[in-house]
Amino acid sequence: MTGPRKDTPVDHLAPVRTSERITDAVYESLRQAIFSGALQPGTKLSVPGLAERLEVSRSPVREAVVRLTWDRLAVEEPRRGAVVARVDLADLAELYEVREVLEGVAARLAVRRAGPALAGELERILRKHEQAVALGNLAEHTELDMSFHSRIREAGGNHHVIRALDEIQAQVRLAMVTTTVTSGPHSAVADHRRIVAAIRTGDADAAEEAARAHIARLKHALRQGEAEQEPDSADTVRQEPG
Amino acid sequence: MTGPRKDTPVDHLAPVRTSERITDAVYESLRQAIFSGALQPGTKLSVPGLAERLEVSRSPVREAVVRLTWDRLAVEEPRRGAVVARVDLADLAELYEVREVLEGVAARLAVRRAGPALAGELERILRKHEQAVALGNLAEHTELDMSFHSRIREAGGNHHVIRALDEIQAQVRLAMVTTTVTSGPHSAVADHRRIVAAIRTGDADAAEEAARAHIARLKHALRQGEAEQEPDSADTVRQEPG
DNA sequence: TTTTCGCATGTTACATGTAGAGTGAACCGA
DNA sequence: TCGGTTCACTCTACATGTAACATGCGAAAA
Repeated sequence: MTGPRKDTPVDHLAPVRTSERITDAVYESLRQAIFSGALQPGTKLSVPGLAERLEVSRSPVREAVVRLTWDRLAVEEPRRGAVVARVDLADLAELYEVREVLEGVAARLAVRRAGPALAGELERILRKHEQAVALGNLAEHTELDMSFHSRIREAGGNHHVIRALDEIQAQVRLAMVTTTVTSGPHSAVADHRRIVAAIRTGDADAAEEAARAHIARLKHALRQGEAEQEPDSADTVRQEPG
Repeated sequence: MTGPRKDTPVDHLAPVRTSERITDAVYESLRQAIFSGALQPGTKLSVPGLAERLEVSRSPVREAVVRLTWDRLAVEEPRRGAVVARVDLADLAELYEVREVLEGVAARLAVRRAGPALAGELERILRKHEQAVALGNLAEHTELDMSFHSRIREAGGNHHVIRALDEIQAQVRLAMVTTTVTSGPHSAVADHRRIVAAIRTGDADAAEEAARAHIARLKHALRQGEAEQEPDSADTVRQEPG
């Protein structure tokens, strides 16, 4: 997976440590800052300002900001600069329309390439996942939920599917800065279990269908404008004013 | 000029378009050069070289090259520069796996949003298309084929679907520089006709299925390593050595 | 008061300078 | 003949300079 170690608390927007290319480090830094909420949606991404804060020149910052706009984590107007993107419920609904079919094809390809052997690995993630949900650990739930889907698309091995879903996942993470969009950890785990079951039997059609149904359920929850409430969680759809 | 009245805005002055950036022009220029074959796959994209040839400084060229990298028309290795991407049959097969479901969802959304009204417009394209095919006009065939699909995804209105399919279309165009991949203009027209028929009835499921089947057929032709030959065309799958 | 103008400030987009990595051809020793 | 080294050259990645443009605010005008 990607991302820095999580055991050391990270001050996003601290001076950047040059790993390989400064551009890459700046890009990673800004990305994390956006996901963590340190850079809220709507925040202006001033190249000179960020360059000074990160103690690098404007060139790598400029390139990193441009890359963020490719990812749709920032939006840019010519000669007016870039701001951190805002992903609202309507955007998410649109996104999930695509995600539905992509997760479906990812599951199909995963069965074709990795076969039922993948089921064991997913089972391990799933067990940790349901444990986290049982303990009400929201952050861990999110993490393992993403890992589950990530593992499936990696197993499928199709570069374009992986790329598209990575991008969608980034959008969803960004949406979570201003909106809580889970339709209930318990339902997620149940859906995941069905996907694993289909993969275990080696039935590609069933796997595709289960994966699609999972996202379709989330999509419908979004469309109703509210998520399914569960007794042990306060999750709901909460959209903040723009 | 005296003070204009505020309730009647001056209407012969449209907002001036501010987007005359050199970067955009360079990007467009390189893109066309790649599609036309003037910049063959594998060609090194030297920033200083291109800057001199295009008579601009290196900055906008650098940014344009990075953009090409982002939409996979070029591939870049850190500190080694970028070269024009090469899309071979294996890449195309992978691509079509995604394209299949995306064209499907695009058709579904098009029916939902535009309804049967869209069918008339597609019919117009289709008629020109079959005329071009009848005359053996290959370039026109390609153009109208792309227009057909483009119109459907635009009608669907999902930004992410549009973007993903635009990117895929660019890859296909790039592949055509070294490979002829059409599985026969006549079959394409026939498939398109089925899609239009489904859209005309307003049956979203049928439209999705017809669009998926269309791409699935192309995918299978690719996988066999050869396209269906037609009497009036010399189209085949011809992969040049790398 | 309301609108307009002028100024100050900040930013983008592009141009250009440069250290050091990457590359290839000539050269060398075996 | 052939593997290795040198060296000249090119390019990338980053730093920095600057003109044109955007923007916010206070003063002047209506």
